[in-house]
Amino acid sequence: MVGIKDVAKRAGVSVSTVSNVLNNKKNVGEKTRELVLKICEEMNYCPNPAGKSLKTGKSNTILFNFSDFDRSFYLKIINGISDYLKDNDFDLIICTDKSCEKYMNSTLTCGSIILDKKMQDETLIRLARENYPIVVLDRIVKNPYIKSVVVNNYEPMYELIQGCIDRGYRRFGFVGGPEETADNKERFRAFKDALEANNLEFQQKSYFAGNYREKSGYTAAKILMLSRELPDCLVCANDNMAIGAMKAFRDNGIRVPEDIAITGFDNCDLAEAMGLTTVSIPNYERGYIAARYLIENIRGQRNVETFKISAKIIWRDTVSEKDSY
Amino acid sequence: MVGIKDVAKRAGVSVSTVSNVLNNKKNVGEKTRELVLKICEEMNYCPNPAGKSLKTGKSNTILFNFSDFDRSFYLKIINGISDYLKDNDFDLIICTDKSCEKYMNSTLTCGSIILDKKMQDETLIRLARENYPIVVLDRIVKNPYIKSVVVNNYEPMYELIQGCIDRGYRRFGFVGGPEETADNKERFRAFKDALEANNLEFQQKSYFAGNYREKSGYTAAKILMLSRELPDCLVCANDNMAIGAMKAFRDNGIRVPEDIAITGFDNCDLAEAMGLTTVSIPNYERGYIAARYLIENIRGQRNVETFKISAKIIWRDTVSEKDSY
DNA sequence: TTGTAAGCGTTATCAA
DNA sequence: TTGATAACGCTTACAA
Repeated sequence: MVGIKDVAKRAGVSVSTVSNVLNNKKNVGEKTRELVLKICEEMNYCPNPAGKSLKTGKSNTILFNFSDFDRSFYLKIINGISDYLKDNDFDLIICTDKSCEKYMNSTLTCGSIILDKKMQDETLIRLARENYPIVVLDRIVKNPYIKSVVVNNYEPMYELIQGCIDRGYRRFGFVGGPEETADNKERFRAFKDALEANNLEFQQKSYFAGNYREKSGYTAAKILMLSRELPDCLVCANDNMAIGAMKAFRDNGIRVPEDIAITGFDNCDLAEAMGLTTVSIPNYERGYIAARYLIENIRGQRNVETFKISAKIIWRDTVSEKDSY
Repeated sequence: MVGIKDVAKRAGVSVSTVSNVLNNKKNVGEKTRELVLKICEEMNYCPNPAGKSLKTGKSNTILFNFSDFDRSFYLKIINGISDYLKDNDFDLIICTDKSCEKYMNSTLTCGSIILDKKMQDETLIRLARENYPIVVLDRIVKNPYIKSVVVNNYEPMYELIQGCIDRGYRRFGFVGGPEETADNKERFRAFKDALEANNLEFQQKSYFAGNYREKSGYTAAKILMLSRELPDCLVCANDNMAIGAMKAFRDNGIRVPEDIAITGFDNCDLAEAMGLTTVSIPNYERGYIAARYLIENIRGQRNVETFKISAKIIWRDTVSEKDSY
């Protein structure tokens, strides 16, 4: 590995001159600058970020942390983050692990975007600081250095359920995600509120606890089929589980939506192909906006008010007019 | 940010003692060890990797580099990599950008896995070195420090085409991916060879250059529909483009497979839902194996022979018996 | 315009 | 069993 010393030696100048050239300081002669740049090019010199960040206490690298590989729309979020950062000359590193803490707690990165339920609020609050803002995508955290950018789950879920009721559905089942996640809580709350507002009863036995993965939706549907009577409409806290449920019903000769309607949440690629009624979340924009707020906070334009991204319902084939049968 | 000095001061010991404790050296008394550990815990001390890697010239962090956010199976590859590394006490950072070079060229990482056509062979050859092995997933590079783990495209593509011919298809079209990628070249070569072996002619006008994205498949199909006669069977170099083509045909009242058969490559989630005949690549395993070889090379067990992952054909509804119409 | 030297947070060497 | 100190690659006063 070639270091700044090697470049300096070959160019016949001091290391500080090389450093000055590379950092665009103006206290260096034109000829020297050109020479140094030429040598850097020749030797493929690439400054070691370890030395740099250690000395300056700064960096222009953002960390993104996630860990759920089953949620394919995460790539879209990353895409949005990546595009914004590229346009603003920040670098991105992604960490899928607890190990990200060491990058957050050092000067190697200057801010983080978090989408990982394994990352605890308490840890975030400890790590966020002046000059190290954090944006969280999967919960709301109140802290002077933490901004939350979250999906507005309540309104579209409420509206979705109201829409189902308007179409004639009365007996509802719910397949939930991990109970501790803010998204799942909010989606379930909207679901219950909508039923209540319509004087419809919801029994706890119609709640199935899943984990946002397809398999758990499949299992929930299997269990459901063992019970005496199927609900009219099975509301799932995300698309993966809704798709799992659809497959279970299909495998057992139960027709959707004739025998049971199904709704999801996310509008993943598969939802479109399978005709699933769901709620569409603009994920690319979600990443882009998160990155934008993070950079603004890094630049001192402090703003940690919670930002809500609006989602919209997409009616497809898995819900229809109940009366029509 | 709390550093080793702060811990040392609070514990009333020297920094070297703290370092010795944290690195499990045995030259430290039991009582001191416990005290230091307790203080580290209390202060949430987390060693700065910059300082560490600068001093030791080592690290146990692997870098993964990719950049195509449209290929959702990349998450599965990452999942495989992540799982293997976790089991072997290595950390993972992911980079989507040219900036990864600075992490590869420093001591912050100790090896890389590459899946990014923007990364040039020449760069890889420069960066790979003794103690810095690289595994490439999207091409074959011959170098003492670079191992290629690639999908065996040729055999399944050849077999797929032969299968289509056996089912009665004769006039083929091909939608290719980026021309410079090894995958695309190999898939097209197998396609042509299979036709030739059956004395079937392939005209260059039936080749459509895409970019592995859905939209380019859609466009290719639109162009195709302008021509006098449609092929029997449209072979696409990946699923995304095949799905794009299916949508274009569907939007224009052309039936699949009655009017035209379609094949893809990848077996992405959507392929199953849409009934696309395709070639399934075990992506989780691909990542897992890549990580395994990388770690083995890092541990000195040098092995840079190209590893081929076998893929298998999945016949679904988009191809059927041509005779049956 | 250029060079010297200190220091960022670590670990390794060596002396106590 | 401990601690003082040099060194890793870099930037930044400050001196020349």
